Amino acid sequence: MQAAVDLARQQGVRLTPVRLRTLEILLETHQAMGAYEVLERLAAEGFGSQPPVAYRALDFLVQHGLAHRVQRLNAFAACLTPGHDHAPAFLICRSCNKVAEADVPAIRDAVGQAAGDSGFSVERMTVEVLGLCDRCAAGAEVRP
Amino acid sequence: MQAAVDLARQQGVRLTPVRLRTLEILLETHQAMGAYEVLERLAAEGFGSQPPVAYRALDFLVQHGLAHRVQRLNAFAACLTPGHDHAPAFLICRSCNKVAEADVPAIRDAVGQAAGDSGFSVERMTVEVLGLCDRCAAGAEVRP
DNA sequence: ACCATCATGTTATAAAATCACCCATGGCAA
DNA sequence: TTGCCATGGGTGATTTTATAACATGATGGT
Repeated sequence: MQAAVDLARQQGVRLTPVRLRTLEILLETHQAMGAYEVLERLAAEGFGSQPPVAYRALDFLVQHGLAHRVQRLNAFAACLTPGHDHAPAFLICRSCNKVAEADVPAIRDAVGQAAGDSGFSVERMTVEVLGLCDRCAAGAEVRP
Repeated sequence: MQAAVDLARQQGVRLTPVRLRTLEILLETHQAMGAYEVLERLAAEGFGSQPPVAYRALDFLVQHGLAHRVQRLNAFAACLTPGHDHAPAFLICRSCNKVAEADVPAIRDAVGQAAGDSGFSVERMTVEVLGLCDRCAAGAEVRP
């Protein structure tokens, strides 16, 4: 969290109240949150209540590497290692909906090579894995 | 294409007219198509004109490995190597919007191992790479 | 022929995302 | 100071994507 603030200052970008609060909200849970869910929270705290408010803040965070978008869930999650310039893989538990961020450098290499062979130049990469986390695999396969 | 028909017969599933036509539509282009775009085509050919018609056909194709969903584009693309039980990576050109399917077994291994280490059991995996295809990188970086 | 099952069609609605416009702030140059 | 303009935020409306719920029709086994 503090890392994020530092990083923003360092990059010379403005981590305004809405943006900061949005990041905090994401950090409060390890589950990915939908934009409208975030919006609800923001609105309850006196910020704007229309979709663009949430989308703009979230887009900003993603743009600056402070959060990630989880395509499969149409949701967002705070980045756990900001500033690390990573191509993380997301481990999405289909039972409890928690999202873990795994850094798997080998993926980047493998994809880079496969793409390079066909002349494709890689810019961004998303890896999302659906399955069961250890807790859910072990016991109650239910959503909390 | 013929492969798909064979595969369906072999699996004992019904490749009905809508489903077959949907697959053909996807195969006619190498670009991923949105559900509503497919729906338009289907409707113009006398099939139903409401969203569920397209979504059901597309879901069926995805379910049976004859097509893939490209999350990043909210779109669908025909599978080029059906029956191959693969976890393909998609190379999405942000200029011409074409989608190439690359089989990169190393990814599966790397992710499987990283996930296994944390007790996560993998069920499905999607890898999507955004960038420029060779043609677009070379010349006109414009959408057709 | 009968029934269970699967497939299709339709209406309606939900969920996710974007557009277009306006106003406030805050830095900066004249 | 004043005027300007770039950036960010607020709001209403709309577009795009996806599903729910229900009725009808086809298919295949017995």
